[in-house]
Amino acid sequence: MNAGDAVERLGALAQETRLAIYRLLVEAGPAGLAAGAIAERLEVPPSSLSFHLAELRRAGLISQQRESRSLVYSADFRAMNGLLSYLSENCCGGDRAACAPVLAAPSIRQSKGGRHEAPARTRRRR
Amino acid sequence: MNAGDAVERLGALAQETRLAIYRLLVEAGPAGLAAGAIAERLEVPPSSLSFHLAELRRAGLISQQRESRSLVYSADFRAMNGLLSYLSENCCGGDRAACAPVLAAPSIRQSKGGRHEAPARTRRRR
DNA sequence: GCGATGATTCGATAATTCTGGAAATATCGT
DNA sequence: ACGATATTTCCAGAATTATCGAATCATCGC
Repeated sequence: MNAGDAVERLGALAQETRLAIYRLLVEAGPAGLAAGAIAERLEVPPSSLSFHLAELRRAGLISQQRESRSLVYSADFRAMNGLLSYLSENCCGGDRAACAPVLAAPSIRQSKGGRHEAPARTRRRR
Repeated sequence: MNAGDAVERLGALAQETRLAIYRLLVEAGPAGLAAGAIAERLEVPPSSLSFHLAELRRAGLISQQRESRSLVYSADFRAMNGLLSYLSENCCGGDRAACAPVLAAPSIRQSKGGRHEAPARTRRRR
């Protein structure tokens, strides 16, 4: 992974609606979720949702697959892991001892957490 | 960690110069790096560098500490780990079996990788 | 082929973010 | 207190990004 790709992926996730979409897809797992299902859960207008899905796709974070009339989206876990690795690459100059506290906290963790919230809708910034 | 914080952190990293700064600080480890040292390595004009450092700090990804005339910055590994956890939270609905391929790739990895490149300077977008 | 359903593209508008020079601030050594 | 060094703040211009209605495209069932 190079810096450019990483920036693109981070940028794709750095938006409330898109992060919610992505997390929904991470939760859904390999089976994925149809655009309609996402729209319903997140209450995002179709054109906006489409815009954000395209953005996530452009970044390579999710993939699309037609299923009859529906377009089913699913998280690309490879891409995410690549990003996570990139972020911690060469951590502490490779000095494992200095890095102890960092490595202590596992990055992939199953949470028992609650439902997803829809991102605050039609909220204007600032 | 909540969605808002995650978006802020991701947004802070979703910029070429800032990502380069952050990676430099990750590599530097707890000792950190002075603003001047960062500027020199990345060849970013002082005012721009300051802007980006402030952004990373606002997001809680790095911390600042005065050391005589220098301001020394260092990565906050707690914040990063929190973010990583958030991103993979409730992965595959908590079904470990479905998640096998995801968990297979460790997220924190020591790379033997080469030097950091400075972000393409004064490059205008599009 | 038609109407209905599911979703994307287009386009205009509005808001945010990045950039870097010049001026201001902080600290040090003398 | 002064000059030098290290960095930040202020500012305005330039570029990017988000929003969502209306129009369009794709697929299905009949």
